Amino acid sequence: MSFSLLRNTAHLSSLPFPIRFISFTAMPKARKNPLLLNPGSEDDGGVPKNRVRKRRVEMIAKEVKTESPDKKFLRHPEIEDFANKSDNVYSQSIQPPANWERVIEGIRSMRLSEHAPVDSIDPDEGVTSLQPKERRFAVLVGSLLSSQTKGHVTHEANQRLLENGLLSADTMDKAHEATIKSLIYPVGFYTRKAQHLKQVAKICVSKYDGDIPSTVDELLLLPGVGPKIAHLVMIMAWNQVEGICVDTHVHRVSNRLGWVSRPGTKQATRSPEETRVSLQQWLPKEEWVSINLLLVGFGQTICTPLRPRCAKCTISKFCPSAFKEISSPASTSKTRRAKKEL
DNA sequence: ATCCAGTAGA
DNA sequence: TCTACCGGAT
Repeated sequence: MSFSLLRNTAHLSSLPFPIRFISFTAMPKARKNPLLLNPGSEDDGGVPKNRVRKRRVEMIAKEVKTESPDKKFLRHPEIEDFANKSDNVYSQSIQPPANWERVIEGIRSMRLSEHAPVDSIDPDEGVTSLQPKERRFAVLVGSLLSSQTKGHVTHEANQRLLENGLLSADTMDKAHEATIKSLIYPVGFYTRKAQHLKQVAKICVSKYDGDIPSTVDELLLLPGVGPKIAHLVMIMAWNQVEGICVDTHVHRVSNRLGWVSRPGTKQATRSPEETRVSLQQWLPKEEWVSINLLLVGFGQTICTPLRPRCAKCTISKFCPSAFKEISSPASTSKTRRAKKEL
């Protein structure tokens, strides 16, 4: 599941540069996610992280329960078009990397001249006819199916669910897991995803009246939904930009460009979550949505995980990692072990 | 034969 | 932190 976000470049040229202090006032209250920020930094008394996470999940669940139910559905695309851009100027706590605007423009031109697999995905195809509630559920399902799966495979799986009337929380909840499994085959990890879909549908029915959760925290409580999907769904289903959708491409490219680092260091971030937080500290919010498709396509075609095509890359002069990654990938613990056993 | 990709679970 | 998950790409 992805979306056409390459356009919308006009604002770039009008941005103040370098970014200066900008008031907090217009900024929507930043949503702290207790599941993801500083895990284990306090009061976990040596408890393993998964335990900490579970405890926090319970905490949030309690809060969610007590929240008034009608409040949840106030955020709706028709009401709250996410183009309230004037409010979106983000206050920078960290100096943006040098030349980031030129880098983005350079990547954008490369993206326009070379087709990337991600560009052939039209997420709305076939679901635009649905009612808002069903459309949102379809977006959630599509997002769950899409990870580790080619766009057209995801799309066909979604179509089969649609044809069989399973693209609603209610019907999905009643369907057999085996049915779901056979319909979504051959998307990646279909067995797991079938389990997750059924559990998700049940939760949507029992807790959200057949709709989907409308906050990142609540989305994260759904099985199979992690940070990447939660932020994607917030954007696609609710038109709300709560954070950057960071997948492996955004993670890798951001680090190669030197755009992100572990807090207070120059070391590369170690997880997409760390990358998301680091990137959000300086990247203007206007770019939060478009950066995903931009870097995913770039990562698929040029800044590839293995043997990046630095010679073809027009912004290599700005890239601290250009031509530095050599043929053989760093040996993993697995390969080391394999070699040992030989 | 190994890598890839987002999440869960240990 | 590390591995399993599934099948396609490299």
